Amino acid sequence: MEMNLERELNPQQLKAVRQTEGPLIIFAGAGSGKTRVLTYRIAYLIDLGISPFRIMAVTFTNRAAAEMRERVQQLVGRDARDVWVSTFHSMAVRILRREARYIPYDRSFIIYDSADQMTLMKHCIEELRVDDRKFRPRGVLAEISSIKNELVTPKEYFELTRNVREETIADLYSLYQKKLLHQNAMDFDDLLVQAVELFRSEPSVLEHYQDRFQYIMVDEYQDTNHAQYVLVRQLAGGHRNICVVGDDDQSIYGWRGADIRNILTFEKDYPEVSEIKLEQNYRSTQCILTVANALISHNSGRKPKELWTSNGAGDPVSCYQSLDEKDEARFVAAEIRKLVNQEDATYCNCAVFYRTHAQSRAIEEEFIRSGIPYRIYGGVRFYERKEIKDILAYLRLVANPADEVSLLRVINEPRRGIGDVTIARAEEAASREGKSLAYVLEHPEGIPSLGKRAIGALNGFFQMVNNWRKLDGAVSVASLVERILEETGYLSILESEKTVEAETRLENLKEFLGVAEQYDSGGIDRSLDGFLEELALVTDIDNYEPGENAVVMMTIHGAKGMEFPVVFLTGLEEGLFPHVHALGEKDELEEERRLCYVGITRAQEKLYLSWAIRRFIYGSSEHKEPSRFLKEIPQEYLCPVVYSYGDKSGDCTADSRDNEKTGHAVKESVAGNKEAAAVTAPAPATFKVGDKVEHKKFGRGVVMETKFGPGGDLEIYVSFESAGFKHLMAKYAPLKKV
DNA sequence: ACAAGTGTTCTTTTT
DNA sequence: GAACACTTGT
Repeated sequence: MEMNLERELNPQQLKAVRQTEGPLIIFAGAGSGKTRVLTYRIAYLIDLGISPFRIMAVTFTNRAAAEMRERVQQLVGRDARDVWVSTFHSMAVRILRREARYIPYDRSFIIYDSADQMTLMKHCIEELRVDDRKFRPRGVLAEISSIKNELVTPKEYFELTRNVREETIADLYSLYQKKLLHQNAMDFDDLLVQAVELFRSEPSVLEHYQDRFQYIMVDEYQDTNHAQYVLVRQLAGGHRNICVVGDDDQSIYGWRGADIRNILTFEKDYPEVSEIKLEQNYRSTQCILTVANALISHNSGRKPKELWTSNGAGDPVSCYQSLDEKDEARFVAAEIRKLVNQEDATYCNCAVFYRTHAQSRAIEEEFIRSGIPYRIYGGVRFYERKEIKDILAYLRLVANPADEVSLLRVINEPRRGIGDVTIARAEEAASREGKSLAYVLEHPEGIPSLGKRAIGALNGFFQMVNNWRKLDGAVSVASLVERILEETGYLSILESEKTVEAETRLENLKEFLGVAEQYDSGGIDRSLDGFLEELALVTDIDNYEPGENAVVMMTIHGAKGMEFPVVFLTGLEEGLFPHVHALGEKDELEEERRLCYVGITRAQEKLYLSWAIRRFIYGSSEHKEPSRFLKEIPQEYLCPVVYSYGDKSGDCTADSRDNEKTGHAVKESVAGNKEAAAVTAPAPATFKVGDKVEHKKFGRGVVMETKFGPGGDLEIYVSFESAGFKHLMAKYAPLKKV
């Protein structure tokens, strides 16, 4: 392996790579080459002769893990496969399955997502006859989650309760855990809690892992919660070669239990720690960094540091005051078009960030109107769609007969005559006889006062399910999916509906089938359990495809760890960003400020900040004040933008004026805008139904449908051989006829 | 048992 | 505004 470390790294980075022994904390400012350091460090260790088996790197997101794995592989080749690079959660799952004999759950435990948790908690609230107005599933789950993140068991929590409310929470917590265990299911928090508990109760198991992992690295350390912190401390307890990388200014998951003190007090836990600061930024222009530094300096209790760059000043940061969210969207769209047409930007160079998903709508509508290709990440997620959750529930029920949440979800979906009354009677019988609900339902003859129809329906249902269970292992996951969809009538019911909604659902199911096929072809041991596990830990943001030529839209949380040449940070208004919820608390306000800082520091070359005087939100139009974050940035660093309409087709352009201290600019109209006139779209290729086409990324496919969209542009629906069904804009898609 | 209609509530971020 | 829960009618 040839690595010229001196040439590839700056002195601080080099030091961080070479300091392999003992605890090390790296304060890595945004864009300071943190991933570079981590990957080179792993490569360097392997180069020193350390076995890749003995190196572990932990990240927060699958995306970060995948990126790191890939980059390590580029450096060291196939040795990279033996390094444990994973998220906290997948690492925990891996250990828990391997050591399942020591934990109270069966090896094949399943992972409940937030919707499953919600369902389960509703059952708990019902069962305990708790006032469901005072105790909403959402809130209760949030409280329980933070209790769990503090590694407090139901029993311990009960000792700590100081009022009736907390006692009720304790009861619910206890019941909730009991039900989870009963159904052989863990929620996300349990994965961490159980791993810690395993290591506490089985010192020999812990010793094994401590011994094995000679070098441990943790990314985004500022986002660790207490459970994760303890887990890391346990694992690193042997060799103490623990390297954590983080930036206290980028801690944005406090609401999820992340404890910023973990990074600030690392020195206390490891007195022999070395500390390295990475302050040189390789990502952004100085103008962008100046704004970022100015903003974040308003936070207290941070490690003092200041980012700098040798990238040059760059363009000033623009600030646009819009009339409302539609105007803001038009501005963003117009500016993107200008950049794409006049400068060498591409759509995928541009990203639009917002505080809440709800804000994406206005921007999306404008993008559709003006034919700008875009892709929204997060929001209503693929795996949270009803039809996807349904088929997943079927699969989970096949894999795990004890999974009551899944059972209840699909037992009458599609409708087969097993209604609430039947379920209620079964529940009654189950608790009376001390049997599980699943068992009672499968043997309905024992339930008193149940009609013949219901018994028949139940028997039919379980016959189907048991049939699939026999197939499990014998056939591929994809064909199991197909059979379930057909035999339940799920497909035919959707097909007969003939509504747009049903269409979309069918498309989604087709896409899901594609996911299953992809899994099936992925190698050996393609079990259903493995498939479900893979899906349990993915999120849509993980599916970010950098190659796709579309503007990226996402929340700022989703943008962490990414970078884009052009960034629009929208909705900078009091009550929205910072969010109302954070206005009172100082800590929360500082977290919002860090969030804003994260957004700003994603930008490489151009940064636009925007806000709206009025915004349509929660069903009504509200007057808004500019965000305090805008005011905290010295006005001379911001360049107000004047935005002028061209003709009504939406062609327009934005002008930046140098540092006019006029506050925010006023919209003005310019007739016969030259720039706008110069902007003409390339002659759109024509496609018709049945055309065979080839897409740069998706490969070969057939045009299934064509139509003209609201902007008058040709939109086509293509069914690709491998990539499935896609909706494309003929104008922009890298598509040609074959 | 189910569909349609009515009322109600709550609006953040996600492994 | 929209998702959700609850009620009523068939």
